[in-house]
Amino acid sequence: MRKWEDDAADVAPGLLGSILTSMIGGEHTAIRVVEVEAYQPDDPASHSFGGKTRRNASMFGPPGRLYVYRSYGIHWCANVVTSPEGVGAAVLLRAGIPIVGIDVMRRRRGREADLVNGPGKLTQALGITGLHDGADLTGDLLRLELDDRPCRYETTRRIGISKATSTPWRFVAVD
DNA sequence: GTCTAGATCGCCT
DNA sequence: GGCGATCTAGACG
Repeated sequence: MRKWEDDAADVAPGLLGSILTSMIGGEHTAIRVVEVEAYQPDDPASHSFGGKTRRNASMFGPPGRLYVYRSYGIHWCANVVTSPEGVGAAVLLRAGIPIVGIDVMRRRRGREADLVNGPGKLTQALGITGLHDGADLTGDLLRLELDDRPCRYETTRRIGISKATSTPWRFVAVD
């Protein structure tokens, strides 16, 4: 098991290829993570920039937990907290490949395709909502299994933000 | 108390 | 490829 406490930009590529399992609602679903973005404490695009608040509290550790927030009033976005307590760093889970419970994901998503190819879609397919903010990722409800084998990936600029757009902290797995 | 921007998605042309 | 939907935290008065 890799350490959580490292730099988010350092940990992020290590999350590629890992398996995220959800037992939310008593239904078993799992995906392979193929796209992530790192957000750092000193990063203007990060929610933790400017200090701890009620919304981003779970982003300030302890590590190995989930930070969930609502985006554009409609979608949920899930992050893996990577920082020790008191520090705000996390890795946004942007996309994955369905592994287990594809029929469940289709039902939750209300469509056949495009099940987990975006942050909001990922949370919907796995049943993740604001209720799971702060959830332990080594627990029974949610579990993130890291893949020991190194994964080939590309590094690009982040998407959908208006600040620090040139920082190359988006990581996409390549086959 | 009121205002505003936002780490997006899905439908429309 | 463009645009409207829809809600919450944070900033300001």
